[in-house]
Amino acid sequence: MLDIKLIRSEPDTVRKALARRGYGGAVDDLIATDERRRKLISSVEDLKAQRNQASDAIARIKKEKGDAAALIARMKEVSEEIKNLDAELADVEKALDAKAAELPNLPHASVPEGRTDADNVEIDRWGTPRSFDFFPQAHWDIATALDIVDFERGAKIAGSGFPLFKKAGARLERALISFMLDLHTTRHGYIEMLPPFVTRAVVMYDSGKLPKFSEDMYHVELDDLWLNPTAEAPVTGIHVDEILPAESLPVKYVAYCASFRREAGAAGKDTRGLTRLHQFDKVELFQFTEPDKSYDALEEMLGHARAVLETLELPYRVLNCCAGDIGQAATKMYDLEVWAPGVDRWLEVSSVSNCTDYQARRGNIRYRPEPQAKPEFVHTLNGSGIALPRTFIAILENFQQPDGSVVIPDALRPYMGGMQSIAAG
RNA sequence: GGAGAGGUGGCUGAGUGGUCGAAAGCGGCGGUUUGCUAAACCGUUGUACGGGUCAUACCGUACCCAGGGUUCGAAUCCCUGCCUCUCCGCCA
Repeated sequence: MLDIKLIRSEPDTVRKALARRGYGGAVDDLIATDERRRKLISSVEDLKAQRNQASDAIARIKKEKGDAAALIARMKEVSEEIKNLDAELADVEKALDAKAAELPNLPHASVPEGRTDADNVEIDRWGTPRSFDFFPQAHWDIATALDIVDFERGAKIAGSGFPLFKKAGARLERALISFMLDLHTTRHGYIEMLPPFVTRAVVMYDSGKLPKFSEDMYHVELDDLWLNPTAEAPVTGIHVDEILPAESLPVKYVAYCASFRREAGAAGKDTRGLTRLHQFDKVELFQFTEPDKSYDALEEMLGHARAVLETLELPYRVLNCCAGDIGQAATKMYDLEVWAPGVDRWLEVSSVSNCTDYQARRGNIRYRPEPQAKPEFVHTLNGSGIALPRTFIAILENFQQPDGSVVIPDALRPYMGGMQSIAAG
């Protein structure tokens, strides 16, 4: 949520920034609605002041056993009018909220121009993609041959997009989760969280997932709960409506959570293998920071996500995402893409975003800069640290051997019971 | 799933239709006293929105879980929802 006061006082700045994301036109409409809202507030509050005065008068008259019938009759009409104006005001505010909720955050000056992910700018590369003296296989072939992922039976259980991990595959998935959590808690100073896998609608709204992405999430109608599309949603909710002690900032959480996505807009895309799933595992980084520290925290968090790939010895690149591609709540976003030689593609395994006060305003998450000072909104940041299935893919494809086996990266071996490679049989 | 209790300011806790934004206590802040600390005493102490101001001041409105309703007037009465707690049942 953007600050309506900012939109009102600096419409040109906001318009220009939003135009970079294709929302520039909405500003004037919003300002006009806000204008109407304030006029209505003014008139309805005048009437309420009248009513309050009259109420006192009536009480006094009755106390002195006087006759207040005439005044009561008059106030009946005033109350009727207040009711009508209140209803009108509620409509206008609803419209204003709906319009404001649609608006994304304002892109930072360092965000490149562009409309789609094709316009994202590569800013760094790490590692050298391995050269193969045999034809590298795609992960679905490797995994099927090793019998560590069963796509058909997963589909039998829950449909396509829900793979069944087996044996060393299941263990590898579990090992990756533990490895990442340990890395971030012991080396990067995060506190571990394991949130509910479902989140209430209000919290989804606070985190910016609703109303915009309702089609992309699974909804449990009977209980009005949403399956998390990312741990970002429940973790944002942890401190909703709280005032955090200034000395506690930055608050840094790392959370494992299964992530569920309907991928409604991606039908037919990446249908093979593990690249695009309806359910996947993810370890998520999250920070609540003071406003003036959030961009430093963004760089730091990017480093934390990179450390996962570097420790696993997986080549990757870093993209500075363009204005059209950054998340709804973000002002700036980096993507990490791991190299997958089997499918011959870069695969996105992490997005690291600074959401500044956008989520904090919706969720009313604040801190007190000084002991007696007014509470201010914190800044929130989130970053995948990192998404699992594509890391799983990268391990299979980068460490595959001519005999079909897969060497396990050193860092994971302790989590695999010392296993050095996954071989068939 | 069954039965019951309850949600009031930073906290504890009064308040069942008319100066109630809300008693009292605790905590916080300012002060008096004090060699210092403590104690005591006095004062003060919520948030949001709108108006107003260079900015304060100030004025108005709303907020006693949320949303509706009754009424001239609701923390207080009615309905719905959410949440918490206790007991029983079931269950990993």
